[in-house]
Amino acid sequence: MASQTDPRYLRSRAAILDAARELLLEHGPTAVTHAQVSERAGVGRATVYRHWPRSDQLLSEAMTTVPMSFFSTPTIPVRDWMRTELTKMARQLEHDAVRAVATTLANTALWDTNMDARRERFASALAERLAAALDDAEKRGEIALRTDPRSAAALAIGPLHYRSTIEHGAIDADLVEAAINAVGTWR
Amino acid sequence: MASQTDPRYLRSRAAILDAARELLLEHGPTAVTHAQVSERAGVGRATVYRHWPRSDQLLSEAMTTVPMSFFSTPTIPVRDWMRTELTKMARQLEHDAVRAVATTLANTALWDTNMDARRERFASALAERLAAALDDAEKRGEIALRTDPRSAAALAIGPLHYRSTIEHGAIDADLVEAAINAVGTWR
DNA sequence: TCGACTGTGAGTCAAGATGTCTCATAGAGT
DNA sequence: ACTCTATGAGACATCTTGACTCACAGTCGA
Repeated sequence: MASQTDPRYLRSRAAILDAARELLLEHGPTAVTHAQVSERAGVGRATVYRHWPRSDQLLSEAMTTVPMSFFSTPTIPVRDWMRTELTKMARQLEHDAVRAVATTLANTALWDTNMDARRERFASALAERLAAALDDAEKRGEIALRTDPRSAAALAIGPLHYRSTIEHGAIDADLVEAAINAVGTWR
Repeated sequence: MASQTDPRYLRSRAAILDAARELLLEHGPTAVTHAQVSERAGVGRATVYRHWPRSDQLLSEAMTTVPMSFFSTPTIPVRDWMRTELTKMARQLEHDAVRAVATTLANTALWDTNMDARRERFASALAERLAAALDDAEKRGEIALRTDPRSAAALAIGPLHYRSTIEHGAIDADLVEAAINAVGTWR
């Protein structure tokens, strides 16, 4: 229906997504309503309805505008790569916006199939990339894995996630190092 | 105002809390409204307002009716005690209600100071009990800790929490064993 | 520059949710 | 039997929600 290259359309869309992300960050997912978003975005309330008829879709899409670090393609030695990537993830988890997205995703996924699919994609991507890297490292004799490589994500990312979302504490280098050592014995 | 021993008062209170907990479990925290709770509990809408003027207080209190396992007093050897306690926690995390409470707590704590205080108490209790047990185990030479003992909770519970709330997967004995080994080197 | 097109803002409207209040009633304690 | 009080039903004003209309202005092709 809409020419999605129209500058007016794109302007409204961006303003709405920005406002929705800010509201999520500042007041939580329940604050992402058509009325509040339209007021903060400086657009008409009807415009928000035209772009996103349901507010949960808007929330879902606003969450994707927050940058979350996935794992990049592994380098050798894998241990150094893991340290780099987990440190990157630790820095991300220090941002309130990332914590807000992470906890909102985990929570809403329990009742919203759309969010659950997003959670599943995210979890699978992390688990697979880490498993592939560690599989390779084990073949090259760099590490003796302690478990199924598909458990490495839980063992390595779990501690950072817990420290950030449950303990609300800083992730120091020691914790990252311990998380690296948790997946197996490095040579 | 109210005689808090009046059977009518206690009956209403219990029915409301039960209904609120069920709604949280089945449809998430946003479903815990005065209207929906009163209907499910079979009490008048005004009665819910009388007991809990604000719905977030009701949600908060309903969450406490879900049993969540803390760590019991440690036994020796600490390694066996940890295995028992983490397995107990893993079984708890398989229940939808526990997952719902855990993720709702982490999420709402970011914007609700009342929930944040509850999160802090929970996290501190777990971290302190585990740290005390491991401190003792290290003094007795049962383990060489890999990090500050206050990081043990993140290293041991983090993987279970991540597996349950992010990966939505089962926590098998291997993962529990790996989590135990993550905190240090056992003798 | 002109004209057709279309996304937008402001506003209206009905339906539903929300919070407060009143009052008759029935359950509880004496 | 008598008093007290928590309750259910309902009334009520207010706010929210979702859908709709319409004049207007920004955009783009001619």
